[in-house]
Amino acid sequence: MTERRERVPRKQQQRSLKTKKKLLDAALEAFSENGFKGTSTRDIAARAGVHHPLITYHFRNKEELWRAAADHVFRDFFASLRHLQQDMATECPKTRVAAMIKTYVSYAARYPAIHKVILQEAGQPSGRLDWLVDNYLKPLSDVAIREIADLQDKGVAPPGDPALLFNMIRASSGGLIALALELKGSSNIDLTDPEMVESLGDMIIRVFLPGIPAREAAQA
Amino acid sequence: MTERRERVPRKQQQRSLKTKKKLLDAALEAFSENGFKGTSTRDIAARAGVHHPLITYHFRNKEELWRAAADHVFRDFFASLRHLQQDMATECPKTRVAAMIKTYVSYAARYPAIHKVILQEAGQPSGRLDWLVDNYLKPLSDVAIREIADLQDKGVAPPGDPALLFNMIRASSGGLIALALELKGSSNIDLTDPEMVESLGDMIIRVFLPGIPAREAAQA
DNA sequence: ACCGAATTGTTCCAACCCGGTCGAATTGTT
DNA sequence: AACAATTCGACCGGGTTGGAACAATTCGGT
Repeated sequence: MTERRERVPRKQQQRSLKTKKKLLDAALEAFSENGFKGTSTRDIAARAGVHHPLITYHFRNKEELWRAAADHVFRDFFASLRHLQQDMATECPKTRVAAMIKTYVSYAARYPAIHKVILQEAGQPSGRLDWLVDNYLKPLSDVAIREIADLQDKGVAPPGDPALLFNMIRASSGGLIALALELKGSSNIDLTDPEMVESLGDMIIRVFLPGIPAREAAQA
Repeated sequence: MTERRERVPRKQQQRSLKTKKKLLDAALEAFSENGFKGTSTRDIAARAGVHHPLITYHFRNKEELWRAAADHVFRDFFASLRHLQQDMATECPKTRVAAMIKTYVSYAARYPAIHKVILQEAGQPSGRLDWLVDNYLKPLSDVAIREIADLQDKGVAPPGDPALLFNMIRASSGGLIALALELKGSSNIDLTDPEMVESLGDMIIRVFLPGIPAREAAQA
């Protein structure tokens, strides 16, 4: 009987999962700062406080580590979005989209890498960029554009190409946060201050969703 | 007499100036794609179609090349801005700011590096970022914020921190263009198409300067 | 308590690329 | 022709790269 149990894997995950997580976080940070090419596995290991051959052990190589790290943030963020969608299912479209924007802004403030990594890869064509687009960015864009077009019909969002509008919102949130260090010096904006992040979110909603939903407006 | 002429320099600048320009352009492109650390002088020389020791000859080293390249674009862009200011001196504020935005959008479309370089340096503190801020970004921010605050008083721009508004405009223009490669795949937006760039500029003005100047409004 | 797999630590490598130097050749100006 | 400005080609010492190999340790299952 016991000889049939060859397949059962060990557990032994406490330590392992921890270092894996540390590596993922460190990798994301490093890749977002210096790009894929500009980041060394040794740098990542150092940030994680771990010996660098562990990268080869837990992930096969640098490329797979990148993919795992990217997958980590995006999967997590998408999960937040889905939960929000459920909670907001009954709300009016403007409120729902506004909540999504707020979610993204605060998420990007905590993990600036979610935007920076895209920026790094958008610098030049790469399989990694294609992967990001196919797995996360295109799907997100598709639903967001529908949502925004709807808000335009209702007179909440300004007219024009909804795809452009969506990406302007992205750039105003993530793109601004990616410039945090510069904004501190050039415009005295401190995006490490939660209040400032809050008011950035408010401003984005005020600017991009200035109207009042048609139905509510009609009722008034 | 002739022995006093030790100081007279030769001419010989045609070729030299050309390779210098080629190096500056190539350097800017490379630095904006891979960051300072991630860019090698050999890569720059290759892009310029030039042998890499010429970098040491024309500029002292990599760092000085970066500074010269950055100075090149920003000085040029600031010159465009100044000329625009002169031409638009008599126009109403909204028209003037709208023209400035259009100028920036089309400039960033032609030289995406003007935004990308900032993004790269904003990744982590560096003397280069400080240099950018002190020499160009802070001065620009100062005048732009005044201009925008004025438009807010006139009811043209939405209320809120003018500094935030200014940088949202920057991010919506330069930041979007920095994502060009991604936008093509995720949202089918082709920012190499001049028409698309044009409509991006229009959209930015429509979104960020939606009001009608108080004076003209009163006359109507 | 102990076995053995899972994980981590140590060491090393061969290759490559780095920024920069140097002297010889070439070019263009005078 | 003379001579300086520029370009070329070869080269350097050094540092870093991603990855492999193997020993040491940890720890879950029994």
